[in-house]
Amino acid sequence: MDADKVFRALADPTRRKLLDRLYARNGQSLGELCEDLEMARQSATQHLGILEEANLVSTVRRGREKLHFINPVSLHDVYERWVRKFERGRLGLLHDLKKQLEGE
Amino acid sequence: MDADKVFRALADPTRRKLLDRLYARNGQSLGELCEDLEMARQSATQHLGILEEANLVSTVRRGREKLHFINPVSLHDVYERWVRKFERGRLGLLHDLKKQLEGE
DNA sequence: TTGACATGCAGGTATCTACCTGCCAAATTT
DNA sequence: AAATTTGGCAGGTAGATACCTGCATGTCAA
Repeated sequence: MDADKVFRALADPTRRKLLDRLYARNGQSLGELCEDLEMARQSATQHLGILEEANLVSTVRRGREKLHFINPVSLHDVYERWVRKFERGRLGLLHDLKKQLEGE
Repeated sequence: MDADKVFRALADPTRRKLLDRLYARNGQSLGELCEDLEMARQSATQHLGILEEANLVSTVRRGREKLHFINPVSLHDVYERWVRKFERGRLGLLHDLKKQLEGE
């Protein structure tokens, strides 16, 4: 897994919106995904390319269409490596912060 | 919570490194955090500013030093809004993908 | 086979980002 | 008080990023 690609891919609101829309209905074509994005098709293509590069989305061609599917593997890896770690230490970290804000 | 700020903050490898270093030892000063970052102090200041803007780091001044603490609240919010959602649907999403790769 | 439809490719531009250098202010130490 | 340490502020630059337009290719349907 390339954590950098995944984080960078998630850093853009349009791409997060695309993931949300795919979550709502998986397997949409490029045209469908573009519909209410308020940007040119080319821009959406670029965004989807970045999501694909990060392995957050996988595609399948069907005739002249390209169908997009969420690939949850990368996201799960990020969770394992990043979120769980901080989640485990969460209460301790909050304690450090609170203690310091109170003036030691 | 401003999801956009949080994701953008996490998108840079230097900033993720800073979070890791703070996780290893919470409450470090700017100087300490700079030590083996191989970049000018000013650059690190900027990165820490972005982490602070995103509420991923909180700071306390002590004399001429500025101490940095991980603030796990934003990260937890991102987890709730983004990771858990996809985590819940994970097996279903994988199924969609697999089915399609096999040709329906 | 011809026209309509879905997507790909090339390139161009304005803004954002991650660095830098140089100088300044405040707190501590001697 | 003078020197040192710690951090802040201003501004400048190269490259990345997020858009765009225009044209080409492949697929389906009439």
